[in-house]
Amino acid sequence: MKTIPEPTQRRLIQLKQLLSQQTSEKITSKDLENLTGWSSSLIRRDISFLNYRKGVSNGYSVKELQQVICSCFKIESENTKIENCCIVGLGRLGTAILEDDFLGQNRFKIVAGFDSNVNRIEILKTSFPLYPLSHLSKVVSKMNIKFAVLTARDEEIQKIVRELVSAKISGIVNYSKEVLSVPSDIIVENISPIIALMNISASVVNKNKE
Amino acid sequence: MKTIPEPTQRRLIQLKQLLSQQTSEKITSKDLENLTGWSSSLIRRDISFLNYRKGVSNGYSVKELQQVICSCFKIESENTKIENCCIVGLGRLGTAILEDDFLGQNRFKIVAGFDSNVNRIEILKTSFPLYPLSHLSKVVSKMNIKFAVLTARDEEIQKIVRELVSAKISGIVNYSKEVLSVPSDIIVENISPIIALMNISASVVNKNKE
DNA sequence: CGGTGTGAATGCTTTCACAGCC
DNA sequence: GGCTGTGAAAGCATTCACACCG
Repeated sequence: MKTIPEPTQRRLIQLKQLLSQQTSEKITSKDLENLTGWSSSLIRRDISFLNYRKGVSNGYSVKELQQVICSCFKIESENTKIENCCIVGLGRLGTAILEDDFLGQNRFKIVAGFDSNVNRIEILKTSFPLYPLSHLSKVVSKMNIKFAVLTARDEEIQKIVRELVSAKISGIVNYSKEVLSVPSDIIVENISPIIALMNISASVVNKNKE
Repeated sequence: MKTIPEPTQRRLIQLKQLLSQQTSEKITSKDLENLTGWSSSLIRRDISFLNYRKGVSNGYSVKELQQVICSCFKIESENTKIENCCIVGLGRLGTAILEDDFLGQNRFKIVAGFDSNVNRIEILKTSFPLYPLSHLSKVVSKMNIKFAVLTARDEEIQKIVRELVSAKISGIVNYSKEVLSVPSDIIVENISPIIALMNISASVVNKNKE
């Protein structure tokens, strides 16, 4: 099986999301161009990595294409095994994310929570167990947790990351603006709103230069 | 002034963040390679876009490099003008972001909040005015708000985006998993945790293929 | 026709490798 | 000697353009 370039991967996942918002049954690469701003030939090239090859002369079936993307990346289908996740930091942000039941019908399931504040882990009502931060690496190893969502305060981040690394985590979703130092086989997605704003603002500045 | 490639821009902003975490006075491209995983020559090339050119044979001054990056992209300095931002959606996520005083000493300042729930905007105590969602496009235009942080529920997103577009917003930070359709001059950063998890997971799958 | 799928060409980005500098 | 800055080469990603298909 051929390995898919990262930009393509990211677009396909967006595409999957976009398809789930669609009402029509069929869709063409030109339609998708209008919805995304990516060129239709780029979209066709991206889709060609999936070996779907049923689009000829009709456009794609919205439902099928969605499924093909999901199965290619093993995301969001009932027959794929659940992936254990944890959330680290149960302050306002952490609990907000929990309650906005942010993992809908995904294969990602939160199975543990951690916080340095022992009070919090006693008071909070959750459908999964909560532990003090000191148990982090032990519990992550034992429960076979693969992904961590980091919503702790900046001061705690680096210590937490060291623990996660030693527990052989596969990926980290980082809400903080701290830059994480991890070995190259651990994947980090930085989604700090400040960094996002800086990127947007920099793009605006950069565009008005030329 | 030369326009900077987007990948370079993103790395430089991360670098700036990373530099702020450093304690030493000087730093070499090789040090930065160890901290980031990016090759030292890539880092040198990135920095060369800044026309800094004071690093020869000594490595870079941590402080100076940080400043040069900031001024290049006009981020986070006192002498740059404040950029007006708003937050749309004041549920648990929206208010969590507010309280975690998430815009530290940046030039991004939240000057208005919006929610469809009129109760909420009456109860919440904030340092800036709150409005019902129906006032969105009017207030955004009038207050010259350039950036929006979108923390509303999925069902409301598309309507909100249409309003923001008509009010000529410059950029949107999107916490929802919905894909936004906007004209190409509006910049969107998607920071949905679900999408982030999918990207990580897909990368893991993709790597184990080969 | 109105669409896809894909070699070949183009355009970007990254790495190599080394001159130049302290 | 150690490190930067940068032409030139290599490696990727995107677009072009057209054969092919229903």
